Amino acid sequence: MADHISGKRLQRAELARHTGCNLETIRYYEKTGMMPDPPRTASGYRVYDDGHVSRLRFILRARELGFSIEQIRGLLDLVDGGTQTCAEVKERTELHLADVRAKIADLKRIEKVLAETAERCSGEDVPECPVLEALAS
Amino acid sequence: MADHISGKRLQRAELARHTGCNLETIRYYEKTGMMPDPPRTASGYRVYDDGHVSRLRFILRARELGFSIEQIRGLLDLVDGGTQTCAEVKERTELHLADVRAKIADLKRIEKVLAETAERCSGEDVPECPVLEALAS
DNA sequence: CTACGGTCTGTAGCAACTACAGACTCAAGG
DNA sequence: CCTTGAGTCTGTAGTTGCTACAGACCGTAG
Repeated sequence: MADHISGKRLQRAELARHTGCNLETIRYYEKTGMMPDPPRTASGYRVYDDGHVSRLRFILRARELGFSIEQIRGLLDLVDGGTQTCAEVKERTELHLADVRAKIADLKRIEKVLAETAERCSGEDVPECPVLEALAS
Repeated sequence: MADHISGKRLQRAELARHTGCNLETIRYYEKTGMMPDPPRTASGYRVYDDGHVSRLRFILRARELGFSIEQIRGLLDLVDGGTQTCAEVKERTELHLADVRAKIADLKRIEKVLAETAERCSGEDVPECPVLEALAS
């Protein structure tokens, strides 16, 4: 009955399945302090609950959005402290957004050079190649 | 006089300065076989020449264009074998171009989510925040 | 009761560098 | 001739974000 109060208890592999996270990655997140150390059974098995599921999902979403571990740790600290304000979170998000935009700009520059150079290739069975020339120049 | 035949001899720090490459990175490229082991002086100092400068520049350009070490190694193998054809190089370039475009697409998706979510933030001194909600949802 | 899966720990590996520590060498100044 | 300071040598450890073992344990179904 007590089980019903705070929902289902999960083992590590179950948590992994629920979240799509790799098994070992969970342990890694615990080691690095992003996930709390879960309670254990008498024999040492980790026991997870809904809280862990939520937190892991939070982390995975943030990773999907390209936040670094350090950045996520920062967000989690805010949340854990209960002291976060929308302004703070927005600021961090916009900083990260600027990073992402810079990366996009970089990649676009790269794309342009690659596309233009490949375009000039004859694509024939000859050793001369504009790509190699561009790299060697 | 003999020096004039094959140009200036450089020490490691000079090669680094000439190419803008980090000092230690040169050693790393040698260890991984992308740069040839250079000849040494009697006391073991590396001695570089124009050939090393060119090759290192090639590697650095390729890295700037986002080719991985493995991909660069592949290009260098082609060149070293003297068996490369424009067709082969073009094909590899286009494969890499596809990678780059996929990364751009990923980042744009991320950018969109971040921008839209941050846009909805009040930016005020309140704990409720659309970004956190998006991550927790 | 045994077999098979799950879990536990610590550790090593990946990319692509970067940064030491501790020993050596080399050229210039006194 | 000797010292001093800068350069070089080697091997190794750190970085980020995981992933993948090995070898020992645990838990349950047949």
